[in-house]
Amino acid sequence: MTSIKDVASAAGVSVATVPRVLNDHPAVRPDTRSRVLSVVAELGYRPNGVARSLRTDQTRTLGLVISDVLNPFFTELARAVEDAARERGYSVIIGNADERAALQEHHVRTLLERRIDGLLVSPTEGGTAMIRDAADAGTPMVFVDRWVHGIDVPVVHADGTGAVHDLVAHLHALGHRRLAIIGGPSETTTGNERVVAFRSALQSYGLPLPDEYTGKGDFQTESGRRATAAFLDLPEPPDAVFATDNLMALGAMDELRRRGLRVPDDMALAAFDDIPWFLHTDPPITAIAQPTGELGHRAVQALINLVEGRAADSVTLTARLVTRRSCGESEGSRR
Amino acid sequence: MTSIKDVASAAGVSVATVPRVLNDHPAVRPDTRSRVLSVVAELGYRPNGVARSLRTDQTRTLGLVISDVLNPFFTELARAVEDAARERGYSVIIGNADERAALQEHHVRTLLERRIDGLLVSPTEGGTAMIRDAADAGTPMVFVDRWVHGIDVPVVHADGTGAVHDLVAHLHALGHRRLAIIGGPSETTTGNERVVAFRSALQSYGLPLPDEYTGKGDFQTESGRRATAAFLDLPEPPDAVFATDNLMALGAMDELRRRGLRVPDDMALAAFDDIPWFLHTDPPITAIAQPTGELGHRAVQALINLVEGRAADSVTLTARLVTRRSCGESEGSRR
DNA sequence: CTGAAAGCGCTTACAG
DNA sequence: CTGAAAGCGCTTACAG
Repeated sequence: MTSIKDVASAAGVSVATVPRVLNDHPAVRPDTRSRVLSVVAELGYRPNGVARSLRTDQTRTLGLVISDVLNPFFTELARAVEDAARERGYSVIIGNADERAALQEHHVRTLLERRIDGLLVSPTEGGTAMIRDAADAGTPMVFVDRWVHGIDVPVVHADGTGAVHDLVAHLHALGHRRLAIIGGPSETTTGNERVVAFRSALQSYGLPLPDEYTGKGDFQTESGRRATAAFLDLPEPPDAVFATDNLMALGAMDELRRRGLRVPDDMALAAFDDIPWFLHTDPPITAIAQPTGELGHRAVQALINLVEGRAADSVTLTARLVTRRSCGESEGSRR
Repeated sequence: MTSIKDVASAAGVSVATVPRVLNDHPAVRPDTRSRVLSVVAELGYRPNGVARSLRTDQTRTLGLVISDVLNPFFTELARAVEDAARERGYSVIIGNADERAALQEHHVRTLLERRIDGLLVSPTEGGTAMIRDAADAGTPMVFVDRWVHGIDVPVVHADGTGAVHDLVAHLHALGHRRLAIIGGPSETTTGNERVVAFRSALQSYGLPLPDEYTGKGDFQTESGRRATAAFLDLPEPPDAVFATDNLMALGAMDELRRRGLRVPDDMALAAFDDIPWFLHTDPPITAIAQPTGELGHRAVQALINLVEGRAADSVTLTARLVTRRSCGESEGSRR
């Protein structure tokens, strides 16, 4: 690979001059500058970012550890994060934890060894020790969507409490009384929060949330299928199911279809996280939409503030209900 | 950040000894080893990968430039690539070109400056100069899914010709005679290949493929919607549309729905790339499935061969038709 | 405006 | 079995 030395000698300048022209240092004579530039073009010189990072102690890179790339919510989030970071001159390296603690640790370790300038994490269940160490060691860090209690870093997330209440009101108005939920891992904040909101909403309608109606999922398709199967095997199955993410909703549909059951006639279905396909499923699915893009932007903003030595606050945005036909009647307002 | 020097002095050894124990060099006395190890743990020392990379001239990192993260096909591909790479001790950095030439160039440049050991690319339309330079300069490189003519690097892709013929046979058997296609950018190999296969299949049934039935898409949702709208505005609209990727199929459904039209009664629909949601759309969508996971694995294998100085061949896998109800009658065999 | 020189944190061939 | 030393490719404070 051609290095700064090759450029310097070919241009007849010292190695100190090359970065000066490349990094737009003001004090360079115009003809020196153009001489260097033409040699750079001719040799196809491309600065070595590794060497630069070692020297400057910054990589201009952010790490993003998400719980599951195959989940469209996280894909959209990752995309927003990358866009926002790039606008500010940062790259992002994505680690996919696949909802597995060990994989999360692996990615955090790798990212730390790579000396990323800051870390954005949507923590998965368990495997939190390394994150905690990094935070303690002062690594700039921001949680997005999910967080870990007791680690004091800014959290950027969307509060779904209101939307969950709206959903329960919607289901209740359509006559559903036996409402069930498929939650995420209980250690997960979003897993918890959504279940808590659902329970409290039910309470305000005088409805119970029995244990058998509280499915244990892990945010992946198969767990949604399993939880739905368990519901259907109950002596008295629920008449409505709320899947707390879109993959578990997919699993629920898989199981309903397998049994030849119909939504919403045999069972109403709603999901947390809205995705484009929900408009075209049979029937279109009522969902709670997060402001995913803004979540990504705000998280990057907070993290870069930290990286560049400024303060950063937590941000709470709001999720909203989008009603469609999967809970019954009334084609919903889509705003 | 604590460095090798801190560890060395705390353990009372030279800096040369620290990497020896960390990198499992055989010749280290057991008590030296354990002394170093305990200091490492105590100080929470984490080797600086940037420094190591500069010294060893390898980053153990692969770059992956894909055309669109929001396309589930590429997400699945990226996931398979990361899995395969991790198994072999490599990390991967993903760049999302978003089907934009300039963004592709940006990511390739960034990846090259970062000195990734090899590059996996699914090139988007245009913006190919930098890829060509990199290939000429000897950067280990493999194309996956799409490729660029005239750049001599291995290509790992799935051939869809047979499946497209099967699709046309399926449509023909169901009585469709006015078949249209929404293609990708014509400079794109997959964009071309799929249109060519479609045209040749039509020919074998004595069917024409008029220009008005050849929609110009860019593999993104909106272009699928636009092409479908153009078809429907024709004096004689097609009775079947083949979208050459899943996002354009989504766009087609958006437009059909907007006009209150039904699939397959008003128009049959099929897509290249199968995704889990196609099973639950209204109606379930007939699609051509690629062996996405294997594509990713084989591409990584080829690239690592190149990186490690071995030879690497191109690989051609086979896509297959999965019939569902979106082209009419006959709930299909799903194998 | 430009050069000489130190140093970022590692790895590794060479001695001993 | 272990240390001293060179060097990877940059950046930048210091001279001039």
